[in-house]
Amino acid sequence: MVTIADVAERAGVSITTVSHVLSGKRPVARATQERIAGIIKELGFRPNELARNLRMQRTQSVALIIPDITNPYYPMLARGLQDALADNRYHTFLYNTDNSPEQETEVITDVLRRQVDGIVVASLRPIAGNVQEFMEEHIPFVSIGVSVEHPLVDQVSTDDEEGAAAATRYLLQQGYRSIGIIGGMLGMVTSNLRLDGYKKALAEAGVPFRPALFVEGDFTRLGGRQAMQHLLQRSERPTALFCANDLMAIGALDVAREQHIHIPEDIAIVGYDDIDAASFVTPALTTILNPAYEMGKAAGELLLERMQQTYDGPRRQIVISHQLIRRQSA
Amino acid sequence: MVTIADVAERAGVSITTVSHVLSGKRPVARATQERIAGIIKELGFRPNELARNLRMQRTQSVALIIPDITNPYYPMLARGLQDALADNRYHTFLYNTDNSPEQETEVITDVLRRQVDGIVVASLRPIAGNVQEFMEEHIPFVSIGVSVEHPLVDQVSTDDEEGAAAATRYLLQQGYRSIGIIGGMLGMVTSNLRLDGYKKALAEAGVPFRPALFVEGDFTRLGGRQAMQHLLQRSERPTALFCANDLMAIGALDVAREQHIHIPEDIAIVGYDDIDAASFVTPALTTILNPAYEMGKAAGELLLERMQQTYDGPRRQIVISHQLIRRQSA
DNA sequence: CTTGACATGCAAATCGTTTTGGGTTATGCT
DNA sequence: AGCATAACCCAAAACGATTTGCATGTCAAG
Repeated sequence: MVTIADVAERAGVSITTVSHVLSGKRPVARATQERIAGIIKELGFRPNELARNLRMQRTQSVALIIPDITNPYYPMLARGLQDALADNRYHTFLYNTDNSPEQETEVITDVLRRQVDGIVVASLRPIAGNVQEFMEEHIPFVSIGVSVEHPLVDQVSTDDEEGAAAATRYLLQQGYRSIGIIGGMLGMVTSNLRLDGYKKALAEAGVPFRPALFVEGDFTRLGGRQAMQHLLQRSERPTALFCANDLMAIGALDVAREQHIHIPEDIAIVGYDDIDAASFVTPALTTILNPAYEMGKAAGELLLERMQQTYDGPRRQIVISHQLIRRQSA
Repeated sequence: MVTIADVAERAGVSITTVSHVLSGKRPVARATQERIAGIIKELGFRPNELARNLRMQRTQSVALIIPDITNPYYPMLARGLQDALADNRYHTFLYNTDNSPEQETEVITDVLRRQVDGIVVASLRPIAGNVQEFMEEHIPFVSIGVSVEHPLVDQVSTDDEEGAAAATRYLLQQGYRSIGIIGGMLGMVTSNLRLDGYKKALAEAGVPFRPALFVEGDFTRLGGRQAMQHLLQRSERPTALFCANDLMAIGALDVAREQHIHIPEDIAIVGYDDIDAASFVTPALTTILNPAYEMGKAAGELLLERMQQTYDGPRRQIVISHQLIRRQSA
């Protein structure tokens, strides 16, 4: 490996001088500059960032910690974050936790050892581990989706409750009164919020909530199938259906197709998330856009401000709005 | 920040001793061990990996360089790679190049400065920049999809030509003789291979290749739509169609639906890649599975062997097989 | 009592940078 | 000429770990 010392020696100057032509922090004679630049090229000198980072006490890198990059929601989020950071030459470590609290804490302590400049974690449940302990390092930290009880942890989330309410209101406006819901696992933050929104919209319209129209799903396509089958076996069949995510809505669509139930004529369906598949499916799914890219980007911006010390006040909470995407299924 | 020196001082021993209890490289008295362990916990000491990496001349990190994590093919690849590496505690940097050669070389030099232990790049076209120069560092490097002319660069790819041939043969076996093709951008490695495979299968069956049945697409859904429209306007309408990727096949499906052309009765369609959407669409798409996860995993394994010096021979080339996924569209 | 082996711990060099407090010249001004 | 100022460069101290050669103490065997 060719080091700055090699360059200095070859140029007959001190290490300091080479460093200065590299950083421009102090003036260096024009001639020296050019000579050194030439030698750097000739030797193929590549500054060792490790040494640099150690000395400068920053790494220009952040950690993105998510459940699973394979879940179609996260690539967009990742891209949003990276786009926000790339301009400022931050590099990104990617970690999958598979939604396991143990992995989550392990990863977090790992990245702290690595001295990343910032951390963003997207989690489905309250963040594991002793956040207080992590935060004693005062490291910029933003949480996506779930809230963290710490005065310095910024947060970005969507208005899931409002989104679910909007979906439900949309169905109500079309005159439906018997509106079923396939929810997510009870206890998960997102599931609860979306269920709450549904109930809220119902209440606004003076339509009573009917437990018989609720089925708990698990956010998978298969779970959606099963939930739909249960729902159809019950005595009262809804005329419209809100699914707490698109995958379950697609599962419901599968069942409908098999049982020759026409969508939206027999049952109108609206999903949540607006994953790619929502537009691929027939009938194309009416759904609520969950702005993953925007969230990632917002997270990146919050992080940047803290990393560059242009902000160091108390925690901020950014809420990115949902958006109703009208397609054929409702 | 609490350093190893703080721990040592508090314990009344030397830095060396603390380091030894941490690494176990030399024996330390049981009592001392426990005392130090206690102090480490008490102080919340987290070894600084930066310093460690600098000293040890390795970072336990690799760079994954891809065109765009948002493209549904890459998350799987990323996950495969990470799963292969995670067991050995390697961390992953993620980079998107947006398929730009400039970005690609910039990223590569960046990660070399960062002293990553290994690099894997998936590119759509021959890797940009002077690979020879990168490689003078002898850094483990694996290329996914495209070949790199360097004796030390390992490579993993799919048998795209065979896959395309298999798709075409499948249609031929079903008796189709007028088989169209919507290809990718000419010049891209993948496009060429898939076109070649199509031609090859045709030739085997003694069916002449007809330029009138070929349209160039661009691997997008919209491109697929347009290509399909062109194809349908031509004098000879094919009875079957091979699309060089699923997105274009889905675009073709869109057009068919609009024009009330029944799939597969009027035209049988087979795609390529088996992205998630292929199973969402109606009729579900018959396609060739492009084993992204397996490729990432294989890449990870090749890299590992080189990083851990369990292999240091000449370049290896691993080819992961395609697989025909029969669904409704053909 | 000597000797060797082992257990235990330390000091100092090292990894490759950045940064700071000078030291020399050359230059401009009075 | 005298003197401040600027331009240019250097030596050495960080940053926080690992590693190596050596010193000391203890104990059992001869």
